[in-house]
Amino acid sequence: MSLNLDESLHRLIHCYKSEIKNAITESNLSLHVGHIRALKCIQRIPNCSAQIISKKMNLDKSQIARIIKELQTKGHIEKHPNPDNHRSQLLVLTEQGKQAIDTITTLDGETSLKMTNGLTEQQIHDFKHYVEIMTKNLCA
Amino acid sequence: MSLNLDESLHRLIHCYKSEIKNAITESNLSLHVGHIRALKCIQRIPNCSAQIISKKMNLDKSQIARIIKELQTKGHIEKHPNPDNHRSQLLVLTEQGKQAIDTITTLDGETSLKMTNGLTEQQIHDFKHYVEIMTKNLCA
DNA sequence: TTTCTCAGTTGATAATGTCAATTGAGGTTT
DNA sequence: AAACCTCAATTGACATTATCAACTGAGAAA
Repeated sequence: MSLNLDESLHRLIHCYKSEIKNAITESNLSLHVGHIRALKCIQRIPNCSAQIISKKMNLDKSQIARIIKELQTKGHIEKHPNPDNHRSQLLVLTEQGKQAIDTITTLDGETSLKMTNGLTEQQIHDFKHYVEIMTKNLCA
Repeated sequence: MSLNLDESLHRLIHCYKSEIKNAITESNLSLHVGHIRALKCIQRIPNCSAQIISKKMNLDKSQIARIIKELQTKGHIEKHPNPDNHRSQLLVLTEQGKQAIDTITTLDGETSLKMTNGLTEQQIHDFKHYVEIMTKNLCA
């Protein structure tokens, strides 16, 4: 039986958040976990928009709107008009944003490495696969 | 590489929380995810105290104190003196609390079942094992 | 022109997480 | 006994994250 599976997950996420948060603050990047997640999304997805982030992160669009506004204020991203959709805005990283992402990627890599210590590539791969299956099962 | 592993986890937890939350509200139990986690802790651990929950859930003791107060106000638990430690309080489920836990266990089981659909017992077991390794790696 | 559409925005509020200071009953020291 | 110490629990203040509903407004459709 999958006893306490959920509780284990809660704890893992909690630890991961703390870890990332500490790493970020130590690098003098005044960003939250939410900002980080959004930035990574923007970096990863070409022609990214608020709506896309919202779907990718399973978060309410209002929260995304606020995160984006903050990232824009901080000078990490810019909003460009989308030629294909007048209502949508393309989110683009500024130079500063790219630098931030670089720092984040490094920190994130260290954290991931620390987190997955003792697991083989295959096990990590499987793990990720299981996570995806479970997510699909819930948010179909 | 463990790319986006963290993002997948965030999404999974988010979906899981929504699922449980919906299930709980539909059962007219006005409890939050935090309440649920604490109740399950109290049920699972004999002679449970606030401090123990705090450690098990990796949450700040202040948050636990508030959750416990709410559970007590709602009549789900009682605080009994701990004969072994005058400062600590044993948390005990009331009859009402036991009923709530029963309901929760059912809902939780359904959610877990839905979530792990398509995975074998072995895979679920492995998954949980990986989660534990990663948690230990981070919160050593 | 008027109406409609819909990505994004804003407001209000709830839930969760964090840090620091305080409480207070019982043990320890002098 | 009085002053001091310990430490689980509590409280206060605040930051972060999440949710829901109402609103905007520029262009498409009628």
